[in-house]
Amino acid sequence: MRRNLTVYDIAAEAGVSVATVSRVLNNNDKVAENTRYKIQSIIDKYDFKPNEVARSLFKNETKLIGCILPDITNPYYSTVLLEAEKYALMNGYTMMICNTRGDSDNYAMYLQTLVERQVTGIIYMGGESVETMQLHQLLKKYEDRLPIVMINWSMQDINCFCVQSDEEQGFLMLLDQIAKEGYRDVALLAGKRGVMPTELKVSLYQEAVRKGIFNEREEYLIDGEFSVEYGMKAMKQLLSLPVRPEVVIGINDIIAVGILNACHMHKLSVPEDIKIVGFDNINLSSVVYPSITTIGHDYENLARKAVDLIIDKTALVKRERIFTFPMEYICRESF
Amino acid sequence: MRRNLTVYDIAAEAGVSVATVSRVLNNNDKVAENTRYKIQSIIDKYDFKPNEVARSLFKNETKLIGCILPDITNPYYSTVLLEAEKYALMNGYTMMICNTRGDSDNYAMYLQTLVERQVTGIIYMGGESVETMQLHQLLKKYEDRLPIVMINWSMQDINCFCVQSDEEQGFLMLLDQIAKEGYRDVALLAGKRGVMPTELKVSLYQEAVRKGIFNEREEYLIDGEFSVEYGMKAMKQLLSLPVRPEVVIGINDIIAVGILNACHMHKLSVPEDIKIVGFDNINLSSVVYPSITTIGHDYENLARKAVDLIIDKTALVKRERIFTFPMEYICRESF
DNA sequence: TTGTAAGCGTTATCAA
DNA sequence: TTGATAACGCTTACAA
Repeated sequence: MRRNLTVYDIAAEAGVSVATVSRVLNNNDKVAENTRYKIQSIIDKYDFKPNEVARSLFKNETKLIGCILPDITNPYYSTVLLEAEKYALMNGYTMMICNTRGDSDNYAMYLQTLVERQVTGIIYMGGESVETMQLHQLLKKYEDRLPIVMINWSMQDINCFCVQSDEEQGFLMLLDQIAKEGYRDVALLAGKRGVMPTELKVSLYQEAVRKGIFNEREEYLIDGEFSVEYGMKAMKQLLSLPVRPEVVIGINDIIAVGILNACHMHKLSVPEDIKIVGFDNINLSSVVYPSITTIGHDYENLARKAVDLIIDKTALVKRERIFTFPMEYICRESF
Repeated sequence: MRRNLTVYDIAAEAGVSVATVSRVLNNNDKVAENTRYKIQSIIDKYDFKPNEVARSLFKNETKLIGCILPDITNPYYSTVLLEAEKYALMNGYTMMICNTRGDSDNYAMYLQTLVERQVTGIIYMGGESVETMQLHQLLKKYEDRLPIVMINWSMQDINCFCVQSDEEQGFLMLLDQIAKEGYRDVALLAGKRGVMPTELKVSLYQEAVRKGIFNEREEYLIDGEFSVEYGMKAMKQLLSLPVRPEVVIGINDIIAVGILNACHMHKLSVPEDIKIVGFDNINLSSVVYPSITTIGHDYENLARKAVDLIIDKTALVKRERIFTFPMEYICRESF
């Protein structure tokens, strides 16, 4: 429980000044070879490591990245975080994590905390649609002060960085694959309405119906929330219809798993009796049987870009704010 | 992009000294009501927040908790982390996360980094059996200097805190439930041998066989690794046996999902044709169909205890090092 | 090549 | 009740 060593202790034992110790520590400045050797061996002897907090204070740079997200338990977020952390590590940065857990007050509170802790930048992943006034004000206040990167999220009127998947391209690719195989009775379980990603996909689906690519059946579009339970329930509803769909799209993989569960329950074989596709390519979709065909984010590049924007000190003064990455069709067993 | 405000700026504008500003900030010391008001209104005006790094340096206390774990994408770890973070937040602590991603060198490196960053304490969750010499040395070096809490993990010869589930009680409870229902042909897919949790469960299973509670069939104990793929493969092997087991135990839920997949593939109904149980109660086990009966950790209390040990400055000088929490039988559809 | 000293932004001690 | 000042542990001008 003894006090930590400091550069003063090392300097004293080596009979030099702290400045010289610091020079050895950062081996940038010129130090005589034998002085360096003497100091280095004392450093090694005690395995001395400089206090990063003091360093951060002096340099006004913590090499800390804060990450605000709804729930790390959700594989979509944990995959992004894993990739971000991997890349941050390579660059000497450490990640701090903040789970808002669906409480919209937490967003503002965490944002505040991270700024007070002088993080270099913040990765922000929204999930709920609720935006408090306070959050909005804080983002406005900080948007020019430190890099805030929203991944697959954006907010009206806020000029933060935005790193996103091209969900339009991704979803169109999915509809295309379905159309290409000649299916016309296609249902969409849309989850929670009113948030941007849902509305985008719903309108693309409706456009396909309007264009006559899919048959028009109002009962084939069901909304609710983003959960396995909802997927099961809505799927049961579809299965009780006089004309069953040939393909059911879960607007995300979580819902697709619910759809799959309902099929198992009704002893339907997938993909023989009915086909299922999802969206997001969370690891869950590859783990169930049959594995789910889906559209995948480029998790690695999304995360790397976000970290890059935080690390690169010149990013804030550049004009570019939005970075879009293509999505990928991942063919598995369910379609 | 302008410089952050400091207590000096506030003091200057209020015409007082920084000491008084600091007193208002921490409202402990006595400050005249009208001085306080004047200062507070300037603080409010700029929404001034003190620099936490400077605070940490002075107080020699960062209120940071580091968490080292194999892979946040694994729901077991993310659930613990979620609970820990929730409780840390309530106490003004922030979590840092370090994914070792199966690279045993990373454990030592992250441990080092966290200590340099002066975290208040470290939560450590191992996963691989590989322990480097270096890691062992570092743990020995730091075990008395700051609280290091291992959750469901321990290391020979290391005197860190150990917060654990009573896996013996949990697994016995599982075997009991199976025996109580009168099943005697019970298989165990054991995953990776050689690590403590596996060996414990295998020996409890073997003891049940020796006692004649379960029938002795060597082919019913298969080892491999902790993955869905292994679970499927091993289950297929079981299904090709002349006498199929009535119940198959996955040593964890991941493997149990693989077992379930193999059943779906073979068009077997669960639990009608064959029963499945898992272990850990990760969220995955409740999401598949049929949902998997399992033994659950007390995630909340494990995490809270770990955080408590870090927060409580007196814990290190106390003698108690091991804290055990009972596990829970969670009855679902697969058994 | 090395040392002295100032400064990073706080808080706490001591004196006024 | 308030202010001056040292201290936390480091780095970097600047001087020697």
